[in-house]
Amino acid sequence: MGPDRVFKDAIYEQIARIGRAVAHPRRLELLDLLCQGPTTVEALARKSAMSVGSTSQHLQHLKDAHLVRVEPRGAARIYRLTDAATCELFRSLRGLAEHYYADMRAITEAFLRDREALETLDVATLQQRMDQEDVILLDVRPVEEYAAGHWPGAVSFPLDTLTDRMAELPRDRTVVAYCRGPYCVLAMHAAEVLRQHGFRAVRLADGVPDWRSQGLPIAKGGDPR
Amino acid sequence: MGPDRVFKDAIYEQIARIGRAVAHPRRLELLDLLCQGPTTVEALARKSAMSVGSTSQHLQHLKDAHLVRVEPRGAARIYRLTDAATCELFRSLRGLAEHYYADMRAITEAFLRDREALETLDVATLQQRMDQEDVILLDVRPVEEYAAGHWPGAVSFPLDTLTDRMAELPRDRTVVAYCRGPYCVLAMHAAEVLRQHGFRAVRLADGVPDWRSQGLPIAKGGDPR
DNA sequence: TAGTTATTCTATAGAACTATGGAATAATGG
DNA sequence: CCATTATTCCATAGTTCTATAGAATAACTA
Repeated sequence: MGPDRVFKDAIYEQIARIGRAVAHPRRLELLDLLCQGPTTVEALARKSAMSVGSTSQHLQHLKDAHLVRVEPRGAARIYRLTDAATCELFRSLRGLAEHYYADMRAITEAFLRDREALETLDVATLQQRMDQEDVILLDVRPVEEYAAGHWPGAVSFPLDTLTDRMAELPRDRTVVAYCRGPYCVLAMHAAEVLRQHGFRAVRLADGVPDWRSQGLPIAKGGDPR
Repeated sequence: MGPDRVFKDAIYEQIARIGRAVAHPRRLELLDLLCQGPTTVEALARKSAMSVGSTSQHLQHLKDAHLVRVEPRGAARIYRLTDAATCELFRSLRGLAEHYYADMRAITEAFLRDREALETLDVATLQQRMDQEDVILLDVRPVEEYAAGHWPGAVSFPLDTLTDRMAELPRDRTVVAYCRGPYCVLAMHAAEVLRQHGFRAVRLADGVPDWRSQGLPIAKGGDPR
């Protein structure tokens, strides 16, 4: 094998490191979750319904490929994406899948149809209606994800507190719920439950990583209320 | 397993189809070659030093992932990238590898150092010097890649004809050679050989896909001479 | 210091992927 | 219609990857 081939093999092997890292659905799910902000192995395992061991192992793969980095915080370790490029990689792969595979649309539409929650808002319409004050925007992700970054003006309203706190919500305005992004089920379920209780509720398909990618402003920190 | 998980698994599985397609160095090499233009299995096998069977099999993977499409031309089949997004995917992964892995740079520099061909031109400098007419630009890829798209004004000068046609080249101008892109060895070897014969020769790191991605004009068809 | 918690490491079995060579297929040319 | 050319299909053996459960580690806490 000549030096040319050794060189080419070495180069393509480097590129393939990234490919292998994103070749497994569970690791893609972890990247998706990490786009929402830094977090622990335990939280990732819980949110992705994986065992802690398996989650840790997948995170090692991602770390070996330099897609995530880790730093200790007390006894725990905080995992985070290496930089914005990692989140863009995930978004770009997701976009390509939407572009190439009709299945992506079909799967989502079937899921939404089952929950009578097909109505989905886009960001432009939302901004317009936010200005008119006839909507209230709920961030239905867990609080720590809200704290790591949220739509300015959105109220933290985690899905698992929705039933208890429903009395807080106005019945004369449209309730818009968002979560992690177009394939996250939290906002879909929130809209479904709210509709069943007589609210005007829709979900917003995009999430913080999408807005960040578009250069829109993102608020950080706790719920101001 | 609830319907949420079924849904999530289905979505991430779709995205992972792309990941798996780009998880193997040989398939990345095929994508790189296909960025130069449509071609046959046999040509891809030759250029990548793979067996035809193995090449065909990898192309099936890429086709299953919708990254390439195929159409018959006589007895042969012409493979091509599905669309520009596929080439951008490859370029984006290559860019991330450059971004994340110092090895990429180290590997390339070591290879170039061995051939005393470290000097590399960028596109801006090239355009400037092209205007001043003190350079001649050679496209050292195989003719069919030149025909599929080349820098306007570049002369088709395939590497394997270089020694025979060297007399055609001017000794009072700088000879700039380009090929498929930053990790293609053709231009490196061309510059090396030309220097050994006393020419002022440098390589241009970028290639047609890079210029196309930047929106620069690309000429098509045969060599006008 | 001992116990607790969070995480990684290790071993293993099973699944998925890859390379190879030869047979099968399909279109073309004489 | 046969031979040729180009490619895919198939079976196989070898390799790599994944999930799992339990042991090991390392940092806090009482």
